[in-house]
Amino acid sequence: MSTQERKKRLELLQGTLDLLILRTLLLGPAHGHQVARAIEVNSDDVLQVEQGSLYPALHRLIKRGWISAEKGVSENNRRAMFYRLTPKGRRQLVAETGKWDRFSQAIARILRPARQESKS
Amino acid sequence: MSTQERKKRLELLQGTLDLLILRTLLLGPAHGHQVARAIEVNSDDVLQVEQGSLYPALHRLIKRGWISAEKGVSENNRRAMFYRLTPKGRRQLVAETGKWDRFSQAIARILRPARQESKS
DNA sequence: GTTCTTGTGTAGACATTCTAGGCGAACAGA
DNA sequence: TCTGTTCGCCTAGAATGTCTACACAAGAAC
Repeated sequence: MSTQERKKRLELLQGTLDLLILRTLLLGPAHGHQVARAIEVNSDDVLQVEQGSLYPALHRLIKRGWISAEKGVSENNRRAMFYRLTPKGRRQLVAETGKWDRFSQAIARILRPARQESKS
Repeated sequence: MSTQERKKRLELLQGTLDLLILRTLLLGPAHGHQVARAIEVNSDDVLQVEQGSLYPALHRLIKRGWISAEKGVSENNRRAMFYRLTPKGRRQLVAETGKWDRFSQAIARILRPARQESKS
């Protein structure tokens, strides 16, 4: 039963992944798998981070100087890249968070228009 | 001063435009310009709808059967296409709205993690 | 020494938005 | 009339970012 596990394209809205990664790394350095898992767990499994989205995103953030990478060893004794927020990344996180807030509030205004308050 | 009016790409997150259009048409039929203006005004000018995004989106929605189009005349006595929500579009609006709610709440949980409430 | 698991990574398809135009018709002013 | 402006619709191609579907290396399990 319930084989309607049909994968939906575009689980994530474009542009939000950067924000999610930056915010996750604010809690401390982590490797790729950890980042993906943290996002999934902290969103109560609503947000799924595919590997094919994750790594390109991480490389993108490195190129922009928002995070740095460093080789290390994981909890399971495997080689892993540890990613860390840079000062520039912190500033970017603040900017992106504000942008998200403004954006989502704007959508909310459309979805639930305020009354035309012609108060008295 | 302040010529930093630099246009930012991707003012809209991918996928949200369909939702905005459907919701706007819930208020009644409208032509393209009206839809775009309504979204801009109702979002307090946070959301800008470019023509190059608007019309492809409208055609997309028609193709999916979520809206219908009909020739008419605008307030200014110009030829215009009037778009109207179909029953299928209404159902889609409900679905998309729920999807948006779940999504934005998930993002919110990431941005502002809930306390680990080990409430005694 | 296979097999499973962990973790990183890429190529190509895909969907959507944006830039930057073009077009026809109604209107306004001379 | 004819010239320029506004209204409204439309499209081609670039840009961006996500997803699917792989490949691969190395430690763990047996």
